[in-house]
Amino acid sequence: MDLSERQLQILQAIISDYVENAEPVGSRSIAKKYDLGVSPATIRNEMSDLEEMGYLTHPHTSAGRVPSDKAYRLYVDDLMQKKNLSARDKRLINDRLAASRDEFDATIRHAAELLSEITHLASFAMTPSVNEDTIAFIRLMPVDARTIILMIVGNSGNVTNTTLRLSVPYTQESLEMLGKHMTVTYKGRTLDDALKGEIIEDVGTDIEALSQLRGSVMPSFMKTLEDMLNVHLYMEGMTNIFNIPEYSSIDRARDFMQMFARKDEFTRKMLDRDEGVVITIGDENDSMKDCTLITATYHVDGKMVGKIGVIGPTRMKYDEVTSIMEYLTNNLSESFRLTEGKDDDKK
Amino acid sequence: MDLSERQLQILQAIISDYVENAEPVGSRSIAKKYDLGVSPATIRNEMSDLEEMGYLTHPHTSAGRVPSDKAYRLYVDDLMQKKNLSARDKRLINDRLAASRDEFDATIRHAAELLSEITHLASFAMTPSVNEDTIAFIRLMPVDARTIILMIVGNSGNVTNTTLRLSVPYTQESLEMLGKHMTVTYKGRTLDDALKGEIIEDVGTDIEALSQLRGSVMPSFMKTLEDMLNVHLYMEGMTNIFNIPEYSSIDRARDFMQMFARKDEFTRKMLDRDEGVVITIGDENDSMKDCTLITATYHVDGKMVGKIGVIGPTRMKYDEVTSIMEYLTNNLSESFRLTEGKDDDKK
DNA sequence: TGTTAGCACTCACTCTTGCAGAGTGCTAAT
DNA sequence: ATTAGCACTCTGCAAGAGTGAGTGCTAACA
Repeated sequence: MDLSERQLQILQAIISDYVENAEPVGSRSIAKKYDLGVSPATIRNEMSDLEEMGYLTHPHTSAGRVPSDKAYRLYVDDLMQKKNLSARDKRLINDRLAASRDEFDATIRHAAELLSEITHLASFAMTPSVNEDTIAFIRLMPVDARTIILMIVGNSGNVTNTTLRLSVPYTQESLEMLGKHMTVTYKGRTLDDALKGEIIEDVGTDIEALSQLRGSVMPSFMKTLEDMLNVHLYMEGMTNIFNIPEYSSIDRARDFMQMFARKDEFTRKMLDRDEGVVITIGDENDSMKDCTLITATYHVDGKMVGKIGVIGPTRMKYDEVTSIMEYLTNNLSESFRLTEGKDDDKK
Repeated sequence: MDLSERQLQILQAIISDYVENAEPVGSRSIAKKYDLGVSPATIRNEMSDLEEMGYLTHPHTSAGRVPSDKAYRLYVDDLMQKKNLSARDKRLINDRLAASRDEFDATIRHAAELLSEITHLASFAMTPSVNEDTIAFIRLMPVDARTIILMIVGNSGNVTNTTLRLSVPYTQESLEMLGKHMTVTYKGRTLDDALKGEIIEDVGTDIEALSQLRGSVMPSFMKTLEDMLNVHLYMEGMTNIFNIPEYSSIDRARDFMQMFARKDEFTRKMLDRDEGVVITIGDENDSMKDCTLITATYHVDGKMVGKIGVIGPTRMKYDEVTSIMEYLTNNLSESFRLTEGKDDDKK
């Protein structure tokens, strides 16, 4: 049931042509453009067989053939050859990422931008989830009579703060004491653990004022932990899909945009995907059944894993897109390896 | 050249009908639905006059009439009557805003959400620009051997921090010294002033190490100031426009979405608008000539001004939308007056 | 003098028909 | 096994006819 050499050639030709022109491709044009040494009639016969095997479909009787999801899958797994990035694209990526090297989130955002600029598809990039990050210290600082700042610093350099307004008065000393006590309590625990674990009731002191202060601070503490744990999602080039024939119907476009508007749901789905370059084509996706989704992972500090991705029609230039994504993730991992432990604030 | 009472009635009827059904309205249907006590023929004569005066247009000879931008302007200025919000909407607004009262940015985001949920239009909300905010203090804190946190606190409680990686070693004392020195230098200056003003070269000490440290910190300081000055823009319900007949063409929809994708440009334009409820209809806008844009302002702490807005087709329910926006901005101003000086971190 | 009824006219929209073009599927010849 | 040839199918486009909604004008009316 394997495909013959010639069938593979024809299939590849059809995919190339269709990816290029977005129109069903007929036997005659294949015979003309790709020098296979056979006549259109022969190609027709092969195409008929390929269709029977599920690699091609037929919008209607007298239209040309269109590759099926199965065909793209075969192409991606066996036929596709790595493409080399143009020097121009490489330089673009290097320059842009270098420009924001010392601001973590900005770098990630730029990665998403680059991805959509170069591929002309919709793209996104996510910061790593820091569930595994551990708490380094917690500090409370006075701002004015009733306002203080709560700051949580993770060992990866991840910092988040919240301003909170207290209903009880405080003293500089009590703030320091509580901060130190919280640090002692939570130091070394993962954010996840700190958030989900039982709340330590023991303030380590009997001083009533401190206990009250603690009561005011804890809810914000938890909320801030939650905030630190949130993955940041940057999306770019969503409007690119309007230029793709597949999405020229308003309904399609709407569905597409709405999927992205639900950021939380989208983030969750993306986090579930495996590491490395993962391609899911058409029906292989549980939603967006007419899209291809490609994700790739980068590493921060060797362990934390972030993701970038592109979304487009199944009809896309798989070879180019995957090459770009590999280059980009390598570049990202590289910069985050050197500046290990680096992470800017959560703006 | 003033309009007669009857002409106003007819104009109002046409607007109501068109806003409701999005289809050109004819003389007969007006005569039937609105009890004006005159025949279609009379209405036709009046419509003809109204058209001559520029209040109505005519897609083609045998279509009904459509209100012009000028008609909406008249309606908004003179004819429109305040609508009372439904108890349901009021409750929705109160509840949702109350839920996030202690997180400034979250409240603003919720305001945008509410606006799009209730009006079914595209909406946005911006945090106030804090150009006028003054620096309260600056602090530098150690994280690890090469990493420190720079924190700038404004007098409005606005806090931003950045983690930065130093190329030179530091000591705890030098950090404290520099922090204090910077605080002395910048305290009381507005963010804008601090950012644009000349950089104070004098470190107030001759110690070489401190001067070097300062050299590493200043660029991040500037960048962080810039970040604090940035207005945060939250957009919601962009996909709502897909449900509006005016935007059922893919080109229109694309233009619309692209305008929002350019956030910086959009923000700048919105900042230029006056305070209070401002309505610009169709051609009155310099871009989006077929949209109506309504903005309204809320106040934080009495002085800082933030904006919310909706964007939709010129054919919208002006009375309802403005009522909702007034209610919402009053509510926002109210909560930010009570919790004056409150502002969460810049997550 | 303002209002109305009546009627011709216009235009968008829809449905049908016809036609050209692209492509297939089958058959018979090579 | 491959190919040429031909009938067949289906889409897309354009032209033409019919329909319906709505206007504009005129003449009659109160």
